[in-house]
Amino acid sequence: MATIKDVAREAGVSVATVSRVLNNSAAVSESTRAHVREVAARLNYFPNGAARSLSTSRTHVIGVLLPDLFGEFFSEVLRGMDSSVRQAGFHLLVSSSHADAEQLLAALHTMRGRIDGLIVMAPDVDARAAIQATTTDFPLLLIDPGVGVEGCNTISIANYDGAYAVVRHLLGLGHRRIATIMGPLRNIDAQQRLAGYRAALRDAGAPSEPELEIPGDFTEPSGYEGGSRLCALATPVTAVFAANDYMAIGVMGALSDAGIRVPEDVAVAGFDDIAMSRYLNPPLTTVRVDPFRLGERAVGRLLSVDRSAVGKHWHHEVLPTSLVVRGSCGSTWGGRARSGAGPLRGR
Amino acid sequence: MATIKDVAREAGVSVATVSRVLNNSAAVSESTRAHVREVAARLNYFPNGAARSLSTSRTHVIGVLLPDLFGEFFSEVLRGMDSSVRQAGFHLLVSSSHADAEQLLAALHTMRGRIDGLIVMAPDVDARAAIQATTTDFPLLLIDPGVGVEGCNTISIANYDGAYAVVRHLLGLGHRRIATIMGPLRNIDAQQRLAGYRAALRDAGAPSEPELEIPGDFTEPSGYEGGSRLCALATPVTAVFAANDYMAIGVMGALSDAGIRVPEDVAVAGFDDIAMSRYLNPPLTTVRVDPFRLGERAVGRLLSVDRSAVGKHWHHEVLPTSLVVRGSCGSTWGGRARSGAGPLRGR
DNA sequence: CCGGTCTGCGTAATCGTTTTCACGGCTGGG
DNA sequence: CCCAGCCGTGAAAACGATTACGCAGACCGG
Repeated sequence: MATIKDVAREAGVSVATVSRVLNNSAAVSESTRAHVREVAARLNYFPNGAARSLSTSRTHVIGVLLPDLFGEFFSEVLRGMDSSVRQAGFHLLVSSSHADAEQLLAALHTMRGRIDGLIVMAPDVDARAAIQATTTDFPLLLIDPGVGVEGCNTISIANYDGAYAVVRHLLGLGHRRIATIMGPLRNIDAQQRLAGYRAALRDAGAPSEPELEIPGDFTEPSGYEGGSRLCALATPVTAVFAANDYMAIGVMGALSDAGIRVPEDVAVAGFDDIAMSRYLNPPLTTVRVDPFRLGERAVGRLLSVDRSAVGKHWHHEVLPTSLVVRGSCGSTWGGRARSGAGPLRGR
Repeated sequence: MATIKDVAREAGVSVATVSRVLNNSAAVSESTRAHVREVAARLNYFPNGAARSLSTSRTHVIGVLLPDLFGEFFSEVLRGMDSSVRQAGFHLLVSSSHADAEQLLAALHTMRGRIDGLIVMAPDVDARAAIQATTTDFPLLLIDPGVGVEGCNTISIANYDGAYAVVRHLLGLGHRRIATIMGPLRNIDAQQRLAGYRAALRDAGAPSEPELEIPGDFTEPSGYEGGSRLCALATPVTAVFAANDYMAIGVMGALSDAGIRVPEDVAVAGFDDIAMSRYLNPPLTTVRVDPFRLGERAVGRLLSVDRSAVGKHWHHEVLPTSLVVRGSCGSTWGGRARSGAGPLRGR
């Protein structure tokens, strides 16, 4: 592989001149400029990224630490990041599936010297603290960190507002006895959605009861399980708010298997507006979050951080959610509902 | 940030010794070893990746060039890659959304000196040729390149076999007049699936007719459109094979809107076995491909390549597909079918 | 007691860039 | 005619690691 020295030798100039030409960094006569360009192209020369990084201490790469890659949510976040990042001529260095703080830190350390900034989506609070302490030399942005993160840029989802809105919608339709299938309680999104659910009920003067708050773990089977438990309740409910769409699908399956009709007998709502929600039967009322935008904004924010101001100024941004009313709650059920954010696509 | 020099100075040894301790590379007395470790930990020192790469010309990063990131297919491929890569202590440098050969090459060039190997999923044939020509200094693996790629490692999906199997299944159920909704014809998967469809019909003595081969582009709306065209056919069909699941969903929507029942009036089958296929009503008969495994194998293969043998030995691997029979083709329809590869999960 | 091997460690070259500094030659103003 | 200030260029010092080489001292057999 050709190096800058080969180009310099071949072109009869110094390496400094070659560097200047390739970076448009200083005055070089038009003739040598053209000549160097020609030689570089002929030798098929491209600068070595590692060497360049070492010299400039900039890498044009931003690191991404994710808890996992399951489901279309992360996929969309990543797509948003990639879209944003490539406009700026950057790349994404991705590492996921970090169970604990130790693994997270290990991944972070091997990224040392390879990234200009870091985006972390860590549900684990300890890990976040550790990262925040270690990473003083480049910008850091936390996605969806919950509350109480100071000295650090964050961006999160309006989980509370979204849950509040969808439950209020159910209340508005006349439902009084509304259950929820909760997410895993360690998860910050799950906590906030639960809080929104409770607040909406309280504000309507119909406070939640413990037996209406059914555990779940964001998977479809746990939704099915929760749905089955609902069917066994002494006093039946008329509506269910599942903390995410996958669980809502499970609930609808359980109700269907028990011969209970949706939405005639029980209304169902979810959270996330995943692609398949509008193709269900009936289509699912849910809360839309825009994971693409989340990724896009995260990168945009990170790239705009002044490197010298790391740790001095920070900003917490909240990405709004919006209520999407479809057939599963009974208010607009009229057959095939195709409203949604873009067509299903893949491959 | 502490460098190796700081550690050396603080520990009263040379940088060489520090390096040796941290890499376990040569004989160092137990006492200095312990001392250096202690100092490094105290200064919170971690080696700079760029410098290390420059010195060793190994980066512990592999590059991934993708055409796009839409849909769960790519997300799963990426998850498989990540899972495989982190076992080996590597990271993934991702870049996607490359429309043409020029963009692809540009991304590749900025990766120069940053990666130890490259995985490319490029539907564009020209781009592949260009990459293959440029990239002689590290291992390259092509995903799903179609045919005629010599001198290069590849891994692909048994599209032809899968399509053949699903169409033969429909034939076995007694269907004779079977339509297909094709994918975009530039796409190699689409071509191979079409070929499998045709071969199965031909071998059954019921050759395809042009009016049964309906254009599509792998999106759900194009499937709906295709389904509508099917309804308008003079001689109706009794079965449809959509070249992917998203289009099959569209077809089922169109049939439903036209008052045609699935599977009673028309059988429907798809390809890919995306997560939502088994939650449709009726659940979709389809062909399973395992994108996670694809990503996993791709990385595994790449990491096992002997760097000195690049361009000398190569191997083409084909990942098998399997037929998944569910309700939409009428043979096993009996309510909620939950068979599938793992639960729906996300967040 | 002497030459050889082994152990532990330091010196310095190296990887491929960028960038500072200095140095000629040329220009233009006084 | 002289000198200050460009302009184009090259030499060399970073950047932060790894590693070939060499050099002391310990140890051992003859």
